Amino acid sequence: MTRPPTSAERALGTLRELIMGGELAPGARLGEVELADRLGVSRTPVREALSRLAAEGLVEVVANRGARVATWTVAELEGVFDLRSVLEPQLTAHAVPNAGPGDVDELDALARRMHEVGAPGPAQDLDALVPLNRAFHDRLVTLAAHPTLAAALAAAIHPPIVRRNFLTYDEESLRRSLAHHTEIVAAVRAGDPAWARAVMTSHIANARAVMVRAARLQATAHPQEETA
Amino acid sequence: MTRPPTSAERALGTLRELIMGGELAPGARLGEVELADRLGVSRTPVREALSRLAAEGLVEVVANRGARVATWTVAELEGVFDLRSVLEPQLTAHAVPNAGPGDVDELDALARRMHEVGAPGPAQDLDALVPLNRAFHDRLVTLAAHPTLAAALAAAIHPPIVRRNFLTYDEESLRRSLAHHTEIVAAVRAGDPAWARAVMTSHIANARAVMVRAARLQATAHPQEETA
DNA sequence: TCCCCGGTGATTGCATGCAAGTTAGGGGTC
DNA sequence: GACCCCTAACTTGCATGCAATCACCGGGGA
Repeated sequence: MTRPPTSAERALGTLRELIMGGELAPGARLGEVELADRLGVSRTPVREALSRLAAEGLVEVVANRGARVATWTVAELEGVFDLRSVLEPQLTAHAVPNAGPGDVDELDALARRMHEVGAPGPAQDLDALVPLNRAFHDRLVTLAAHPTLAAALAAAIHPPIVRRNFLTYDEESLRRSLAHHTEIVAAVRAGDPAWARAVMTSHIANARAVMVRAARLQATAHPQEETA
Repeated sequence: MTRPPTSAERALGTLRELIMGGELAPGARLGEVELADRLGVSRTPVREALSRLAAEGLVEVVANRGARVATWTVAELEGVFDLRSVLEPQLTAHAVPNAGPGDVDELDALARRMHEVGAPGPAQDLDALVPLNRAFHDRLVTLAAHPTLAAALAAAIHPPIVRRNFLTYDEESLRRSLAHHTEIVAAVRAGDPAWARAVMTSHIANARAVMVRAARLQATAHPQEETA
């Protein structure tokens, strides 16, 4: 019997989705009464949700001045990728010995589908890549069976960065990214943790280059954007 | 002008210290009214503090059944050291190029004082090692100037593990640990990030072995301890 | 004797009310 | 005309009250 979620939990989840989904832009003000009305609850569970989101780093609270959706600088973005570049290769290496034939097949299927929808041409569908990519990485994290590392990684990715991502990939970087997935499958199939770790390191480095470039462009295009 | 801390912040800090300091043992029940009375505030800031501590992993809340101080298994303890063993060497490597001569001298002084109070004999004072060790590691983290990695590390160490630690070191491991500090200073002075990273990796591995052994002993000695 | 069930006390979850702090705007002064 | 101060509306922070849920415990039945 599943436990009915409390109002605070629903508020937490809803706010997380609103922020991660981009409906609440970075810097947007988060008034307690406004959110309470919007979610149909009182201010108490909203306060609790905001407090926890602040602990997660998704929102920033400035005592007596309310909460805003967290903003991030290019330096912070690079910091997040530094963290991913140590955690995710390690998790991948942990995953290798735990992957059975069925797991390898599933990863392989995901990688192939990503090639299908990601290949340039009329069938290209970049939006479909996002859930596939997430499924691929989540599968590896699950296989690693390492809750502590997984939690640290989840906390790192929280800053809503990976959200609208594949749109910013240039063609060469995208091709590289897809090839990385395929190569990771090969490394896992070969049972070689060091190989898998190395490919994942490259994978993150590639993503880092793409995201940092995009963030720099956006920073110069819209300096000091303040979404009220 | 320093901002006077809010009641919720004080509750958060006090509870953190009580838990990290061991005055609230793992598994201890945390009643809202009891804590509110103890801290001289109402239940609202206590709830907020508990919620944030839960997000940090220091306490566990079971819907409608209140909060308890988080407990950890040996496997989770090992997981935390896995995380430290990727994060802290990386941070140390980052710190090396940022360390000026003054920083090296301070690290050196800390390492020397740890040798003084840690050497076996009548002058040995293991309790004095804890703050010195903390100061040493904190100095390196600060020098790394990498908030994201530092935050991830802080979140990892939270489980109150490092608390009463040096008492569990056997003589050989303690000697190794002190030697590591000295060698890290040498590596930083030499400006060699790879060296510093390698020593820190050994340092964490040594600590991991000590803590895991101690935890295993304690687990067999007091299985299922429930401090009410 | 053991198991199941209903009552009771305590605890959590949430809503609301009040006070302190903050921000915005207008009037006064230089 | 520019600057400063002061007032007012709004927002946050906290306390308190009430309903829902849960753990504990004694009694009845198998």
